[in-house]
Amino acid sequence: MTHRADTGRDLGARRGGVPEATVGRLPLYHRVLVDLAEAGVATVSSDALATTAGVSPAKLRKDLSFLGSYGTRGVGYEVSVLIDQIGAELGISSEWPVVIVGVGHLGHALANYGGFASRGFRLVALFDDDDALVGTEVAGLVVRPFADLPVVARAEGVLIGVVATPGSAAQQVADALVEAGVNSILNFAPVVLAVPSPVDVRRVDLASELQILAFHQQRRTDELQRVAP
Amino acid sequence: MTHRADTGRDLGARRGGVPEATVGRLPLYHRVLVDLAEAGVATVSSDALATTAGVSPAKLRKDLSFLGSYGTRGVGYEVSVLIDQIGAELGISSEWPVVIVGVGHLGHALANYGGFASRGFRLVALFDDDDALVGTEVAGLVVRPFADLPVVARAEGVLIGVVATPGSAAQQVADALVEAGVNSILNFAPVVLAVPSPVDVRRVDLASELQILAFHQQRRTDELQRVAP
DNA sequence: TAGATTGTTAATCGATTAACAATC
DNA sequence: TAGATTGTTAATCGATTAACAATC
Repeated sequence: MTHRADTGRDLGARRGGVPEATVGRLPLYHRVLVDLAEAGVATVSSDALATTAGVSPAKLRKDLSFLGSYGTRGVGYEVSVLIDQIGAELGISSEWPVVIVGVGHLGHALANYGGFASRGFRLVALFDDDDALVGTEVAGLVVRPFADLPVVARAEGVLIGVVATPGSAAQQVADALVEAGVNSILNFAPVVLAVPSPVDVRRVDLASELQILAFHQQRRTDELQRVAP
Repeated sequence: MTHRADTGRDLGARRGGVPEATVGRLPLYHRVLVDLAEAGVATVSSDALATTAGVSPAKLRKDLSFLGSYGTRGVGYEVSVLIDQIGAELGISSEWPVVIVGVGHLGHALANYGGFASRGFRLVALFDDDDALVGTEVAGLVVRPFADLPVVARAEGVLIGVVATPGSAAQQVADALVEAGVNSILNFAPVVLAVPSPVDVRRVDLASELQILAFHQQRRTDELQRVAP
């Protein structure tokens, strides 16, 4: 799958070499570190940071080691340094233009999410085909008809799109996003999107999350019943 | 693997034996299968099902094998049988009472999510401390003051709660949920919750999802630049 | 029987963990 | 120096994949 070329591209291989599981946790570390910085904490040990983030200290140190050696033995990590390094790895310095399609309650909630700018994103447009919504202002942006998507996406160079429509509309929205050059899709609609090969979709589904929680809850309840019936 | 074993111990062990990665994908399979059933499909091969769900056929068959042998060699799986078996594994037959705390746009969107009943959940109460919201009806439920949580949670036996408040309120909401006997928390607030040891928290964070997408997008863009500059 | 597809095995790959030497 | 904590190693554990015998 991933090619580990031991030829020439060592830096690329090193960066590309950050494991997927680690990538998935970097935003979490970043968030916790920013909170610490805002609380006035300047230095933190792997133990303290790990506890706050809810991971083991060994895992945290391993994860951070893929970015380089930014700690001081016997002391810990400088919070601001870690924030910068993780931010750099995640590309927070750049500013990704993002569009949201679907301005129901969910789209509204996402648009009003405050953290876009500080995390490397710029919300450039909201689309919906409901006449009652088009033209209204949400989160400082005027809602546009969905038909405007291609022009806006091309003009702004949008590569990341969020689908917040009902499930029934999601696939055709995804098709249009792909057609408009969007390569990464965050899908909140409860359907599995079919997209061509280079396009990356992440799915966030309330029901799935609840079902996973319920599965574990069931296990724990069973466990208790068996131990103390 | 063997069928449902004979001793209570063994049943527990068998259930406990479904790997975490598989548990995470069962809701996805369930969703796809229900869609197939609604489209009138009666039988499906691992190849077809895997393609629709976006996983490899080998992985799908391995996942299903942890539940038992419910396919027919040379033929495939009966859609209805798989739906039942996965549903049973996920505990969809039972009906988990769920509460949502925070009835802003996000809470609104979650409350109006239609799939609760069909997936083994029953939304029993919505809480918010905004005077403009308390007493109003959302998704067929009257929004209650947050102070009512303990009584309602205990009365209904609520073990699963959803946090859809701003980050600033999330920790104290979580504390109250735990205090009220809630053991599983789905957290949409952009903070890392601290909870005592038996409590399970799943965090859904827009920024994290976008950052992971952006990381991969960056990689692919770099890749293209290197190949065709 | 011939073709198709499952269920399972064994190999590989990737992630986690514990432990500790390096070093502040 | 003594105590603390990182960065890294090696062992373990879990997940994925390819392949194919079993069998419909």
